[in-house]
Amino acid sequence: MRTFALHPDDPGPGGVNASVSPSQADLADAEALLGGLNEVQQEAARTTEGPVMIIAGPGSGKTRTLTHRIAYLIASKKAWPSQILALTFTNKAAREMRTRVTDLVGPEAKGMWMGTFHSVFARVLRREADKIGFSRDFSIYDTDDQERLLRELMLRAGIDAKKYTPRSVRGRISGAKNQMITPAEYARLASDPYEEVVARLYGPYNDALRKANAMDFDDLLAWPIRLFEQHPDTLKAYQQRWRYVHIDEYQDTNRAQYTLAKLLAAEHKNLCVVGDDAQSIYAFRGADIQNILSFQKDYPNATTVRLEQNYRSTKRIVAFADAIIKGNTGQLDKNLWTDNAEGDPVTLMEALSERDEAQKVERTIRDLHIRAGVPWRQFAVLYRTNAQSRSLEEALRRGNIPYRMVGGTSFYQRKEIKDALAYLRLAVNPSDDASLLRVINTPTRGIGAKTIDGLRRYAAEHGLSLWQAANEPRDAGLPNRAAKAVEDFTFMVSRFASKAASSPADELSREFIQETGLMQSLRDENTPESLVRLENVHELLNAVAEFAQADSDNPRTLSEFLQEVSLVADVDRLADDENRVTLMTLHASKGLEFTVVFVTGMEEGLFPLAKAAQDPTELEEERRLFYVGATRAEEALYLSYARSRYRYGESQGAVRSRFLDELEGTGDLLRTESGAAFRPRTSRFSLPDDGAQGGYRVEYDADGGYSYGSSPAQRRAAKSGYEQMDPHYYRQSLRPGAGKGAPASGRRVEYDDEFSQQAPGGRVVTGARVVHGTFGEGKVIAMEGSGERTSATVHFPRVGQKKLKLKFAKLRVIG
DNA sequence: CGCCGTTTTATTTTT
DNA sequence: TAAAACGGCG
Repeated sequence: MRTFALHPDDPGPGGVNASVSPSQADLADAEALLGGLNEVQQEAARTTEGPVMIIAGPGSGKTRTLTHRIAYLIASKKAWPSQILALTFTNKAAREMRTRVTDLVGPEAKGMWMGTFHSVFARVLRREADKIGFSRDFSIYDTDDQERLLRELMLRAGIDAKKYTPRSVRGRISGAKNQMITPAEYARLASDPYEEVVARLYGPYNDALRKANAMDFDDLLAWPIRLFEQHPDTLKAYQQRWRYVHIDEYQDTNRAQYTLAKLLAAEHKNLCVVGDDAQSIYAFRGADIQNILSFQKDYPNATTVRLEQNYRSTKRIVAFADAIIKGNTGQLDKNLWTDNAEGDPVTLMEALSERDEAQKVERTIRDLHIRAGVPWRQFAVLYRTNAQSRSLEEALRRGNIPYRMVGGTSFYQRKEIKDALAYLRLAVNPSDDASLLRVINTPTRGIGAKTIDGLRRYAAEHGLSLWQAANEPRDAGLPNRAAKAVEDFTFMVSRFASKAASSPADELSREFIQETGLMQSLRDENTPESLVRLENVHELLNAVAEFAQADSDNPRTLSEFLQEVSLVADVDRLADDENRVTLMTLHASKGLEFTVVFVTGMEEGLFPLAKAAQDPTELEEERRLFYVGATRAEEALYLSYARSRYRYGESQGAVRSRFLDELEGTGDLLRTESGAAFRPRTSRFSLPDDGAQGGYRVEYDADGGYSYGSSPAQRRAAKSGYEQMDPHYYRQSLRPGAGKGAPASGRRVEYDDEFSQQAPGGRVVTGARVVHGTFGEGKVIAMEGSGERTSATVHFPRVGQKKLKLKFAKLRVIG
């Protein structure tokens, strides 16, 4: 009978440092656990000394391998469960891994630390909060809260929030934090007016967070690093505790995560990372693909194992995915193969409109469900942007097909839920300014903009938090009526704040939310929507109760609940027991698999997004996203695009994605609905018959621009496609008379007046080629504003992108 | 201060 | 299109 640690924090005799030594019998036991793995996977699981990198293609059983490796460690007594740390990409993945390991080695394995970087280090910070001057009840700020706080700071600093939006400032600060750039460094590096403004806000923003006893997502990684730097003894303790560190989806780690991994593994050097560079899709969030590419440089004695056998998909799907990723350069060497059946070709569906596309998806799902008996839960419909979900939802609802949606306006993103959560956070942490601002007048209680302004001024003058200012409304010089309203508010919050630590979480929440009038105001509104919202608030309160009572011996606090829900991703909430079709973004689909997968919206400007198409690096990331989507499918993969799609409430023509036309050698891999073999490039873009066969490769020109095609022949071919196609083509309305009642004479329809402007030589519209006096020739990549304020973003091969006001810039249109 | 009608503006992806 | 921001009035 094996014995393992009974308590997460006490791994058996001797405490955290307890050494464990395998006996022959233990090793034999452990070995037996590897039976279900193939040889390469076994090798990966068995290599437990030193750094290990597992390069794992999609569907190669990497989670399975990691699970067995951890079970192996425990069974062989190389480590106590609590000496194992596993960092996954989603909490769901962690949950599943924990369950599987527990299945393998028994319930004693519970003490493993598993979760996302963010949730694991939030837990660490909770324990060590006092060391860095926080209280353990710190709030966790999402993007909304961050922007609210920034807006506040910009107001105080007199910065124009129109020109420098809190959203983009937030993005820049987040980027800086991910790169571990301090406010001082940032200020030093700032090289343009925009960065100067960000530099002015970055420091105060951090100070404000600290004053509010709050952390943003990036802080959850940045603070542990600072903690470890300032307290080497603390670092040492964690280094010794975690004898084995595992990181899944390593290709999606950022600089801070990389640093944390390095710090933690410094003692035992048992760092095992798993990932696939071809599936790196989070660069926009600071993920650095370099982390996995240079793992061997960072850890010269690392063992590298490649899992190249795919267990998930048919031969055709694997080959198709391979054809996708071939469009990229510089992937790690991998040779994916599978023993699975040949399978059916991938099907490409063309639709007239997004509605039509959704209908085709719906019909196909129904058909496969009825004729092939595929259960609803085995279907996934993927898309690039959340906005696309609407038409799909409508079609499924019309067809009475049960579905669930991941992301979008998920439960914890809804206004009423965020409001309720803000109240609860305020009870736990009254200095939380962002939460206070959110709810001080929700529902309305006579505290308007002017009153808040007064509090803000008073707080700034005396260096107080808004909460502190709100506690002295009369000193703040508020008129009687307003002061009374503020007093009522602070009195109510204080009453619950004083009980927050002692009362049971569910009871406190219920009473508090009741008291705030939030529910009453929804009830009074009495519209179908408001009643749904009311129901949502009830559901939240139930969730609190469920959380608090999950462990009856050890009821969890409201503060823990709040921190946990801030870190729940949408996929985490994906319940597997529901038999429904899944709708989600391509990003959210990572790590999942379905029998039948639809990748919708395969259109230029959408997938790849217009902005990404301008930049080779971003374009490659989009391509990897396509790769991720395609490799979710086990047996059938459908791609679809619509020839027109609503954008800004107007129907716009669309061209199918270059990702389709660049595919090579897909003869028997890709078919149209009718069963005909797919022919890259339609007649509209038909090529001169010069034998150019290749797909479009994005390449840098000597002048820093880029173009499609590598040989002159290919270049010419490509030009006849995207480069030289009618730049206005995709602006046409396919519905004659749509928009402004423009006459539909032939193919060329009037262009959208709002975004274009007359100039010598023609109209300036997106896609047009123009000449500028100083910058030379360039291409319009975006238009914005109207009338006098119309401006064009133009890409000049020599000088890069410039945003020009048409009123001033003299542009001549040449094509 | 708060309501309501009108105008403007925005669409990546997310822990 | 739809959500947010704006502006005028009671």
